[in-house]
Amino acid sequence: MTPPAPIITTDWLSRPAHVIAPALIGCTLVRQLETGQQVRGMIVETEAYGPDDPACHGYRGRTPRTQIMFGPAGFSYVYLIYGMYHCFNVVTDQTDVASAVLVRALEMVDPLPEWVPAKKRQHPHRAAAGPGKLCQVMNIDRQLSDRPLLPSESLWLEARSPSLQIHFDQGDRVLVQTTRIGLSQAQDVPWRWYLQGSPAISKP
DNA sequence: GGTAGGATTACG
DNA sequence: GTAATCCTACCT
Repeated sequence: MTPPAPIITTDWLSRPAHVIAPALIGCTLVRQLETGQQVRGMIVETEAYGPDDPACHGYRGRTPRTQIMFGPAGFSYVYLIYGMYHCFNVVTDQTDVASAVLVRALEMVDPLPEWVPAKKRQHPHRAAAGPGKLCQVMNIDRQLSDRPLLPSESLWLEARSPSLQIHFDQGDRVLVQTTRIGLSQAQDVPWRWYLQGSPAISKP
């Protein structure tokens, strides 16, 4: 019997995004369905966005959308991009510090939920390879934005298994640090992390 | 009130 | 390479 993984708390997330982003690799995102079923995926790719970061939505100050990033750690920040996809972020750091981690890819562990189209089921390990695809698989949209990441909200994070060894240079899985994807500003900031060799990496 | 551009994706 | 599609932020 393996003990249940601890739920990740606000305290743990109240550190800078560039610290949390690599620490979330190997952790699990869990979605509770009304049927009682749970959809789980291991986080394998993240990006950090912080204050003084021109690529961060909160960089130009508070707006109705970005104020979530200034709020306390442990809340969800979900936004619509290109009119058709959602991106899921975990708010990090102290209150009043604009900061979040974008979760870019999951390795799905359980059977995929029934709303995933048959075409995507053909490659289950790629079903959540990308921030938009991840939100489709987990049924995340803006209704789930600005909510605490807790089981009571049907969406939460669980800690990495102690048996999973992730290191920058060695171990079961190698952690790679590189630059972020799709930006027009701060393209050289190396705040993207991913698990080397994961089939779910959105852009290897 | 108008509009440029976007932390994306799938298809050709 | 490029279309799809709509919200946000910023301008007048």
